[in-house]
Amino acid sequence: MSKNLKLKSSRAAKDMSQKDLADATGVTRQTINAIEKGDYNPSIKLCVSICKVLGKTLDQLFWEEDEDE
Amino acid sequence: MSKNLKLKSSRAAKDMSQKDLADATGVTRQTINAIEKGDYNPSIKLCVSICKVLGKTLDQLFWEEDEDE
DNA sequence: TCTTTTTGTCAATTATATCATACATTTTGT
DNA sequence: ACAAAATGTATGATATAATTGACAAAAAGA
Repeated sequence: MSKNLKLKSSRAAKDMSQKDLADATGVTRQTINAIEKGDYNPSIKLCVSICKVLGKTLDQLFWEEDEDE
Repeated sequence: MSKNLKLKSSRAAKDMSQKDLADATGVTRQTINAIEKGDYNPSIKLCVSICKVLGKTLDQLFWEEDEDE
């Protein structure tokens, strides 16, 4: 998987640390870190939760036009 | 969790069975069934895969305005 | 009506997302 | 320079997504 820079920058735009976002979404800091890094394939529920905290939609943060998988 | 009727109807609109969609996305029929029924909290990767097969976006199929979790 | 397909569901197993704890490095603030 | 915060990683444990196999009921086609 590839890094999620859209997530990283959206979080930065809200001036939130990984821990802030983790607390706001009810997961651990390591989970947010792994998602940004591209190590995890998060659940849709967590993605929606992250989107709502950051004021973005799923398409804005988690849609990748050129995916191979 | 609640049923995903948007997924169910989008699949029907493409005249695909649960098995058809399962084959197209590389998972089993039971997995598609569980997602439509709301038993599973699928991964974002699988959601994207489903969206691409059905010609929809994440927001169209997996965004729920009123979520409690 | 009969046959086939589709759906719903169950149990056991496997794969993996996430947690909890911990530590090193980098960045930020003073 | 120093202290504090933030990030990057690593490990073992746990929860659950997903698999495989199977069977019954419902829907669709002949």
